[in-house]
Amino acid sequence: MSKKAKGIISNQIRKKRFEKDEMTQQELAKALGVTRQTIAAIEAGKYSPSLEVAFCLTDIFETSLDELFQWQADTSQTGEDS
Amino acid sequence: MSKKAKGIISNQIRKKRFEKDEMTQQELAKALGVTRQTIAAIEAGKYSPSLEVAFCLTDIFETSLDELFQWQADTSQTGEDS
DNA sequence: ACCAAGTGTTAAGTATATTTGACATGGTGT
DNA sequence: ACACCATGTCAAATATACTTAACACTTGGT
Repeated sequence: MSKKAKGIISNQIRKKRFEKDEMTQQELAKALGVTRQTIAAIEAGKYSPSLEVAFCLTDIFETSLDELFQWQADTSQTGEDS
Repeated sequence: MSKKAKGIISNQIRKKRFEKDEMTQQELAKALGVTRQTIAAIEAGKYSPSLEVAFCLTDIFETSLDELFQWQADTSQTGEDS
């Protein structure tokens, strides 16, 4: 119950992938040095990537971390505080 | 040999911590919801944080990911390519 | 000399990210 | 109908981030 829940991270990867030459998950995965499943999972929001992978993505899409990832800070203070 | 080595990530956490009211590792850790050892390890460059922790940091220091973390892309193509 | 606070560091455990291998689905071309 | 490609998804294994608990060192205060 009420895990850590700091916030929600979303990303523009799928979007960027289409903008960038209709790139396929497979191709992106190869360019990144990860597997296709990893891309799929990240796009699906199952988990968010490591900083390393995140940075590689900015390299490929020629963008910035702050443009590629969005952070929705958590406001629901369910648990205990200070 | 020649692991994955995409690049090197450095950060301004320690710097920001002093700028921000001489904040201690302990305090930062608490504000972040992680342990003191985690802060120490990240500052020492033993590993880089998850995107979640990274975003929390930008929240606390009122800065951006791109200002807090630096990415030195790897140029030494030791292994095989395409 | 002592104590407390801040930091470095290490070992063993849990949690999460990522891999490998597999199977299912929808689309497109033959 | 069949093959091919892109994607969704799942289970089991490995890698990395993070925790808990402990000990060492330095600095400042008494």
